[in-house]
Amino acid sequence: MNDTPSDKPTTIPARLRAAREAAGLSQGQVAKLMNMHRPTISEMEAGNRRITADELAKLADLYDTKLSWLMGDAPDRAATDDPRLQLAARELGKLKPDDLDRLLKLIAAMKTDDDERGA
Amino acid sequence: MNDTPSDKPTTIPARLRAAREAAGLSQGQVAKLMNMHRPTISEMEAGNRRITADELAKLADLYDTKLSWLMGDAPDRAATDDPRLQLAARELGKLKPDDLDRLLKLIAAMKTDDDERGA
DNA sequence: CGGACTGGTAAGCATATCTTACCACACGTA
DNA sequence: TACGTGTGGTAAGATATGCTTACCAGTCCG
Repeated sequence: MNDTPSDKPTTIPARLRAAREAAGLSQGQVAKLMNMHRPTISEMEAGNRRITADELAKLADLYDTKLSWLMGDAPDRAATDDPRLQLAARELGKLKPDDLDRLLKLIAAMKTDDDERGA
Repeated sequence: MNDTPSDKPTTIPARLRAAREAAGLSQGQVAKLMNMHRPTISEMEAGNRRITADELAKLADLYDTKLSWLMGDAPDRAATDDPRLQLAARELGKLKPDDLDRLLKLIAAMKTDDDERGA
């Protein structure tokens, strides 16, 4: 789909644009879904317009993106550096509790294995 | 329908107030820390003023609260709520790339299994 | 070429926000 | 009691912001 490794937006507007494009939506589409006008979306992504909390919540839901990622900080909860980790964290939430438990044990086993080899 | 101490506030303004009080801060204190005026804080909590994304991020940091909670979290994709998921995400970052890839496939397999059984 | 899509931007108007000020209430103390 | 201090709520004018409409340029495809 989209493997452009060099890009990593830091500001909220930049992330909004990245998330929208990742969702495969045009500004016009988003505008209709949000009951807004196209220029509004454009200026939001250009950083010329403030984004309210409600708007960001809607957009995050629309783009299927985590709020904390759009806001730019969640450094203590999860390692968001690796896109695969983001995916993994999201997928983990959809698993059944039993599966999650099994997975956690598996992870622990893998880590032990790594340590024994000397990391 | 007032907010009794045991009830959780539902709207963003109500959560802002709850978070502020939980942090033991007065509106005046917050205003100074945010470089704003007291009435501004008051109207934010009263719901008479919109809260921008940046403001909410600052407030969340100030109140030591999760952004997702302030915004009325979406449990579907807010994987950060479950402590086990936080742990998992953190542990995932310590794995070797190969192990991570294998794990992702495993997760996908588990998800498929769940879907087949009917969610 | 003509048409439909994409996104960016300007101008004027409507609205929201800022700023200052004053208000009432509660608490602790001389 | 009366006072001072802290809390938070609210009003009014000035200002800043966002909204709405419109037009612009570039791209892609029939």
